[in-house]
Amino acid sequence: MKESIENLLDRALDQLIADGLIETKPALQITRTKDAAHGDFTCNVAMMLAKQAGKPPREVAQAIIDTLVDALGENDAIEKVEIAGPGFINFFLAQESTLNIINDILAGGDRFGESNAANGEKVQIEFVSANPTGPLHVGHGRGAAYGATLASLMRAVGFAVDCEYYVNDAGRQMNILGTSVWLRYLELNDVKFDFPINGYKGDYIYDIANSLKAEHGESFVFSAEEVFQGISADEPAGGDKEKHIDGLIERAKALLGPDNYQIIFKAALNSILNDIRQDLEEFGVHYDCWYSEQTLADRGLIQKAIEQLQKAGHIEKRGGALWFLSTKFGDEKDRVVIRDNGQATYFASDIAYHMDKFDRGYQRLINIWGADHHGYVARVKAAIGALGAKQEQLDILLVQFANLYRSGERVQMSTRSGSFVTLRELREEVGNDAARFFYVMRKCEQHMDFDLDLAKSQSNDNPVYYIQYAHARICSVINQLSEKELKHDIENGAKNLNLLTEKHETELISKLDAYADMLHKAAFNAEPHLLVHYLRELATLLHSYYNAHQFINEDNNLHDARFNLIIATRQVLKNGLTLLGVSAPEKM
RNA sequence: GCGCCCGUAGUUCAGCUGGAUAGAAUAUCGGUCUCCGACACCGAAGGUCACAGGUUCGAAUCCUGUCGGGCGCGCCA
Repeated sequence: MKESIENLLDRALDQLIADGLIETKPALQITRTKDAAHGDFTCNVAMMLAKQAGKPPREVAQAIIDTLVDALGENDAIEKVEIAGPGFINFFLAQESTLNIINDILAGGDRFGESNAANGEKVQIEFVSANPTGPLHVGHGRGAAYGATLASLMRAVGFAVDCEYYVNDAGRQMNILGTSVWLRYLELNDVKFDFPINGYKGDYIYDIANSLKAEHGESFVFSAEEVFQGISADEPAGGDKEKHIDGLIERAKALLGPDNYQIIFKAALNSILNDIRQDLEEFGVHYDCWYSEQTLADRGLIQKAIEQLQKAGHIEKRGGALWFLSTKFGDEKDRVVIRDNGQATYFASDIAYHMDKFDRGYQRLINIWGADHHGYVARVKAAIGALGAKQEQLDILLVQFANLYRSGERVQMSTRSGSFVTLRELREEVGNDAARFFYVMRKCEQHMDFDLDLAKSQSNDNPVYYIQYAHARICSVINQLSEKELKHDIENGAKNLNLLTEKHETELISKLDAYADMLHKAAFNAEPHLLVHYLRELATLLHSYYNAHQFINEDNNLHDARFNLIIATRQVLKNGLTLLGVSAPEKM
């Protein structure tokens, strides 16, 4: 519909140019009206042209409409066109043309709303990618819900989306994890010492240590003297906690030997990674690929990436280190990729990782990061620019942290003290549906307050229940049919849609008609919250309609038409909830 | 100090590629169940769009500055 209005106006503007009234055409903006009194669609082009035409906007609008008269006569879908306000051109659609959406929805079923607007363009979305050093917490949850929902939305408009989790299974943090597990294992074997201040202290570390003990007995036991002799003091003893833990890592490797160290390291990694996978799977977040950072080094890709940058002249040696000249690509300072001790930096891995994404055939990348990583945006974009890609091929979306509130009080969290709320705890407390819904309720760059009491309340305050109830309510009405031994004839309903003339009905139909446009916008702008708001509005219209009119009606034609309408509404509610990863229950 | 994000009703948030009277939920107040699920509906009230300039037919929206909040500025990951 929007397209045909656009065509009409485009032809009208051509005519105005031919008449010499204007010289150039601005980009047409045709939008749905907010107020039904303004018709169905509106265009502001007359106001945009007022200046170059040298006439008041309303006169320009009149000139446009005058050239449209013939075309409008032939167009059955548009009932009338009006000039309103400062110079808006408002289009009022004929009832019949919007009624058809009901048939479209019933025919489309679960796939209604989908399109191929993106023509199957291949996209990779990388999200969560939390270090496998502990369970996911509620901060990761927002990225998970947002990424998974964005993937669904983009698939719905025709992108070929792959979801990926980058596993940081290399580097110092992982060694600290492995060493922490080993130390806890020693404790379980009655070795006495002070646990390092910088080690991982969560209960899950004990769990891993316990299974290690069960499987390997005392094979990894050493005395406290062997472990701590010559290690620089920890912070409470007046030393440097970083040096202390690094010393312990080296000691672990030396005492255990590479094979046994790997056994412990892998046990820790696999245990936590499996936990993360299971957690996300239960949350309805699915990945196509779990990409290991370690394999980048193993396959020589870090080397390859740096060589490629070197060949292109973007690497410089300063002191003993290799620097990537990222300032040439918009970064605020150059960055080290190989330290003077020969070790590659984390950033070097990141460069290789993104190079490999392009090598795997993705032309468009989306990274979803926590907002605390915004300082890395410029350098990663610089890197892909230096590798010969366009910076626009990578979108980095930043998700703000969510603050939890319980009983009106902010839930204090800190990783250091280990007092963070895990995603699993959140899911158990409020349920997957509410968690998925609440996380995407707000724009991602907006700080959000997550009200736990509201999320788990089964009341009218809770928007999840409000929408789900609209769906269940329609199911319930349909059940009434068989209980009352009544029927619904879809064919007859389709023939009698023109009986749906109540205000509640036209508003509902108009909202259904807006679904596909909304989906398109939500997907292309990466704004799942638009779908949340849409579903709430749709549910409101349904509830109002329900309270104002009886669907089961003595007039069979009206009865059938109304059932076509509410079944279509149920379908759209279900499709939308499904995209959000929220269930559409038939009873609650 | 520099950089990024944010500031809209008592509260939580939409609206931001400039458009009509700034919307919704919640809280508050008042109504609606002999009727398909009241987990709902109807109504009232609630605003210096942080502040000050600027751009123009028109600014919550764009620009500049100020104030306030969050985050980031390692040869860490």
